[in-house]
Parts: sequence; structure tokens; C-alpha cells
Amino acid sequence: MNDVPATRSGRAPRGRAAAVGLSREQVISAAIAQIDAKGLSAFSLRELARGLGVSPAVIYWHVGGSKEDLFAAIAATITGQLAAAQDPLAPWTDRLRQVFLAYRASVHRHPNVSPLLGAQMKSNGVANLDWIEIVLAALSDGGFQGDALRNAFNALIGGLCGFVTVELAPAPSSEDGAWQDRVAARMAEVDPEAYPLTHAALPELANRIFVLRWQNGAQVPYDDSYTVLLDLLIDGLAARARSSATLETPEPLHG
Amino acid sequence: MNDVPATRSGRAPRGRAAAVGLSREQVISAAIAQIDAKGLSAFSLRELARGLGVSPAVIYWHVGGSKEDLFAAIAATITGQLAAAQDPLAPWTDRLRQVFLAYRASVHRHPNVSPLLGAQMKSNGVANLDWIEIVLAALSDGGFQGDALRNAFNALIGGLCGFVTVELAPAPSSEDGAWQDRVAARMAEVDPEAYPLTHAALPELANRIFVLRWQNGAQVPYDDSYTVLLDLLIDGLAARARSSATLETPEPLHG
DNA sequence: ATTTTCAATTGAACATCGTTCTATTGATGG
DNA sequence: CCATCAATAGAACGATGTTCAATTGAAAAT
Repeated sequence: MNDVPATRSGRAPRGRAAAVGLSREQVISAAIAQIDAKGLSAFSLRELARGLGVSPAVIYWHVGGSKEDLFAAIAATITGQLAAAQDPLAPWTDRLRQVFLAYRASVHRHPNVSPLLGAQMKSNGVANLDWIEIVLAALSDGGFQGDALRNAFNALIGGLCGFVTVELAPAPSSEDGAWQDRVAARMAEVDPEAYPLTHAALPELANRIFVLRWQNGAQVPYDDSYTVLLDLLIDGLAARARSSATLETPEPLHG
Repeated sequence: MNDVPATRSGRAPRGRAAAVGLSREQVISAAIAQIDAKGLSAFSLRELARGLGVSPAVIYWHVGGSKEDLFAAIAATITGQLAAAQDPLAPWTDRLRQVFLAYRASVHRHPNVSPLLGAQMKSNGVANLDWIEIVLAALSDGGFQGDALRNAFNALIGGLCGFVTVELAPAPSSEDGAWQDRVAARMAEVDPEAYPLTHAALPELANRIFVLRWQNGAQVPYDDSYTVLLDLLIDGLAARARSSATLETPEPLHG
């Protein structure tokens, strides 16, 4: 929040900026729009500048020193709005559910950006500290502390965010259907004798097992699987919290 | 296995190949070695060709038509060896545990390649059908079928593979420590009043919550968190399998 | 009113990349 | 001995990320 490179001062824009008037926020949201539209692999800084009717160097001036800085800003923008979706009075298990459903919904709105979120999750820390705090608070209310808290936190974040990242990752590159064709070919060559269960699952489940299917731009929901995963994790944590008042090895806080 | 582009015939190599003798397998393993050494973002086909002392066009001849085909081949190579690590006589819960521990161990050996595995997981189908079959068979032995089977499968694959992908994703780009510095700066600016639990967790947990830490090239293990996640999922599935003989909505097979 | 400052932008330039195309080589099968 | 063809080389094309030396013109300082 404070490491914005001294760009947006209160003073009105000077120079040619008065005529064109480009801001850091506009650059970022234009980048998100382009990634949503054409896919992440088709995105380039030059295309972004072209779409904005501007020289490529402008991107560097507004956003930072590299393409990865742009990506980090994009990730922060997308995950920066989900702390609100939580009822602080609800039981801790419900709060966890709310927070992770909000995360999925947030990523759902920009599927092509999801690989960025996974990558930025650790190299920059999770972009949104409010979100971390909410998860830690819920687990803390559940009685987790020390190593048990850390493991529960990592299991939740890694498992659920990883699910979203993996299942949403490779956007169907807009127009060309070569992607779907390869999947179909791959599925057609499954040997019924060598892989009986896989083969039996295919006709019924279509490619829902292998890929996230897209139909006229809207994805066939993976909601059920995500919900199952969420329930398995939260129910499991709740059961562990009930079974032992002091969890795991209750080591003294030496800080 | 059979869509290898007619490269490796039984006949001995002709032309200059007799002098240099490059094979598809050598190209792939050289690529893996370079990604392991320099990181995924620093990898390029030209560098690969340079390292092999060969023209860039050779890569295309051996591997296929694009860089993504190389990546697909790499993913298939890495995940192609883990079907064996499983005792078919063990209970289904144990078999699941063995299979997913083997997956993590396999990715662990090539952390820089992990983003490729996540991406290829759906766009090409999981590279290794044996692996899918084992997971499906274990769940089937647990009594899962129909939608319940699909959801359990997706939850396991998405959650556990996603965990590995997310936690291992951004390789520390070999020499420059700018990465770690940014993380440290990010952590130093956590406001104790706004984020009390996050701040309290920091000194004890260091950056284990945020990042996969690297110390002289070896990673601080996330084993505990992964094991917690694995146990939560398998125990939860086992409990559901026990609680209802016929799971969820047992719809008739109409195929 | 003049000068200085400096946010904001331009355009050219560089090295590198993925990819394609047209030779060329030389062992092998006929 | 010849024709084939697997396997390579090398040049070329367009696009990309990034840097850098100008340039503009409104606001601040004088």
C-alpha cells in the first residue's frame, strides 16, 4: 500500500499526462482486461501499450521495473477485495468456509489470471494480509496454535488455493480449438484393458476429470469438487479441534 | 506413447546423427537438467540447443512443433515413473497415501519444473494414465462411484497436486537474492495492530507461512503441512466411506 | 513574467526469443 | 552404385522485454 513508487501524488498531472492522463490503476486494469480476453500466454507489454495507445516505455514508468512487477500488482488487485466477505460473528468453521468460497469466486472472475495468483502467493507473500489474518484468527479460535496452527494454515492455503490454481490454470486460448482436440484425442486412446476404471469413467464423466470444460465461454462448474474438498478439510480440522483441547505438542511460546 | 512423431525407429541413425547422435530422450533430460539448474523462467530453446552444442532447429526435429510440446514431454517424463510406488495389496487408504507421497517426492526432485506439471495436468490430461487408474481404483475399492467418485477424485488431485504446485512454484532464481529480500521487506512491514495474529506468527514461523524457504539450495521441508493435508483428506474420505455403504446419490449407470 | 523543475511520454535501439525455411550431410537399403 | 531420408546447420523473420536519451508542458520557484 505504501510501496507504490511515489507515482500518484495529490498534485494534478503535469506534462503530456494532462492530455493523455494515464494512471497506474488504469494500466493494471487494462492488463487484467487483456488477460481475461486473450489469455495469459498471449499477453505482452507491447500489446498492452498498443491497446492503451501508448509507448511500451509508459508501462515501465507507471508499474515498475519488470513484467513480473506488473503481475504482482495484478495479483494484489484481484485478491485485494475479499477480506470483506466474512461474518466475524459466525463460528470459526463457517468463517473459513466463507473466506475460501470468496477466494474461489474472486479467482473465478478472472480464470486466465489464476496462474499468477499461485505464483505470487509465496514470492510476495499472499497479497492480502487481511485475508491471512482472518484465516489465522479462525484457526486460532478453533484452538490451533504453534506447529498445529502452521500446519493447518498451510494445508488450507496450499490445498484450496492450489486446487483453484490447478483446475483453472490453462485458459482455452480464445479461438483455436487445438487444445480441446488434443484432449479429445488423448481420451480416445485410453486402452480399456490396461485402464478399465479410467475407461469406464470416461463416457459418463466426459472430460470433467481431466480438464475444466468450457462451453461458450462459461465453464462447467467444478463447484462440487471444490466444496467436497472444502468440507473434507474443515470437517477434519473441526474433528481434531474437538478431540484434543491442547493440540499436538503444545510447545510454550518463547517470544 | 504412440504419438512420438515417428522419430525413434529401430534403425541406426543416419546422416550427421551418426556423428553427433542426439535422441529425443537426451533432449528432454537436458532440458530438465537446465530447468533444474537455472530455473524455468531462464530456460529457452536456444539455450538448450547451445548447451547441447547444436542448432535450435534440432530441438524442433526431435521434440515436436513447439515449446509447449517440449514442456508436455517433460511433464510426462517426470510423472511417468510413479505408478510403481504402490503396494496393490494394501488397504485403499494406504494405497492413496503411497501414491500421493510418491507424487510429492517426484516433484520434489525437480522443483523448478513444478509449474509445468500443474499446467499439463489438465490440458493434456494427467500425463500418466497408470497413476489415474490407481487413484480411481483405490477410491472405487473405498465404495465411491458416480458423482461421489468424480468429486473425491477431483478433490484429491486438485488439492494435493495443487498444494505441491503452489508451494514449490517460483524457483529462487539461482544467484540473485532480490526475491528473498522482497519477502523479508514484506514481512517487516506487517502492522502489529492491524494484523496481530499474523504479526505474532511471524517471529516464530519465520517465512515458513509465506514462502518455501531455501537454504543453500535445499528447501526447508513442507512435509508436515503436506502430511496434514493428506491425512485430513484420506481420513475424511474413509469416514464418509464408512458412514454410508451407498454414497451420495447412487445414480444408475446409463452407459 | 521568467525561469526552473520534473511528472509523463516518445521513439529508437539492443539483445533475445520462438519458429520456419532452405540447404546439406552421409549412412543405409535397394 | 544410386537414391533415400534421418538428422543436422544456418540464415532469416517477426515479436518480445527492457533501457535510454530526448522531449513536452504544466506547476512551482524566483
